[in-house]
Amino acid sequence: MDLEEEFKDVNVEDPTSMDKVLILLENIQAEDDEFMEILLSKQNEMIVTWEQPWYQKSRCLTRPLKITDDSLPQFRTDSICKDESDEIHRNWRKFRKMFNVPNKPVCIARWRNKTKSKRPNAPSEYVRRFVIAFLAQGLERNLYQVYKHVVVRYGSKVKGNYSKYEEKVMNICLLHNPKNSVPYLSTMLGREPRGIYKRMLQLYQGKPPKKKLKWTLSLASKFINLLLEYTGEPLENLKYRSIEKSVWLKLEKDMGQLYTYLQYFWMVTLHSQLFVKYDIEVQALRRHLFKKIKQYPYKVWTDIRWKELLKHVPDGFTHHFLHNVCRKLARSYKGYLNVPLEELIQYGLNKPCVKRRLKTLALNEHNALEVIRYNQKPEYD
DNA sequence: CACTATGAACCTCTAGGCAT
DNA sequence: ATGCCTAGAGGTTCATAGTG
Repeated sequence: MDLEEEFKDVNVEDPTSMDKVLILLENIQAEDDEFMEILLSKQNEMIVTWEQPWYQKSRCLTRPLKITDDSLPQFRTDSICKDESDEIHRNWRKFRKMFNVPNKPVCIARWRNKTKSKRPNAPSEYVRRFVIAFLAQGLERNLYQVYKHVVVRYGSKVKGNYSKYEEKVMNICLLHNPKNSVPYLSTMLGREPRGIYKRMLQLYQGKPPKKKLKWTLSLASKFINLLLEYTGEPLENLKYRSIEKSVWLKLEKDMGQLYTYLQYFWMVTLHSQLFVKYDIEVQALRRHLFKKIKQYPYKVWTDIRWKELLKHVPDGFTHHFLHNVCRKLARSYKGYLNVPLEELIQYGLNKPCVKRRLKTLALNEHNALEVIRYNQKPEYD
């Protein structure tokens, strides 16, 4: 179904525009229902015949697993890496061949139990859980984690900026305001509900005007002084401290800039400039990080756990800074997210770079930021 | 009523992609 | 090719429904 074509001549204000949305939605739901019927017809064959770790025996698919006994074997808790995602996909192939079902994992991803019995052993819940348990085979993950991954991998394939047709459909929903519009839009557009929610809010409330910020010492001084005022903390206490959203909202107002952008500036740039008290050569730091990354079992870029790497650098850095400084270099390599990490690291280590120092800052007696040079160099192991 | 399940919404960190 | 901003992805919390 081509959304762009479907909605080309539709006018948002037209009273029938919502009908068009609902028809599309019904078509999708019919497809999902049909798929579910096929699964239900095979319920009798769906018996767990393989060894399951305790954390895959849970009866709850859509809630995080509560850990009641620490002595039991652990499951992984970091994000699902590429190898695991591939494993899930292999399991899906095995499943659809074994049970002879259409190759439509998206139907599993989209299925929500809105109207049927929520009893865990009600037929539709039973088969849904069985499919996910099947996909979880061989992984050190619980069913909730695998379910979430399936929802994202197969259910929301569309990424990137919203097209005007997508926005048109969102505006139609805003105008007619049907119940559960966000999840329905997510189904129709093949996007994450969280993204839709955010975008709808912006369409409704409007974005704060985007003005170009040129970060200067005086602007950063203004920012840091406001941050000190609103948190009521001395500067040293702000190191690695999580800052309440209410504070960010006040800053957004005073700085006239979206708070998420201010957060970005704080976490990626200013924090490290304020709290790292060494003479840092950026290129040396990057080389050190690449060598450390090599020692981890990461296979691709997205497997890297940046917080983990904080252990190997001087105090004061944020993992956002480390991620940013490494990505700057890595992204110029074609397909950097998916190529074998070894290859990417080799590229990173060999690529010549301009020598730059981390600009370090301190607050002077007039509460203004000034550049300060530290003499001590870090010792990388 | 308590318990356990649900979908929806909210918070935090990483990646996509436009502008330069 | 790089800087900048924001969309996407993962974790967590909220409000509510079915069951015994």
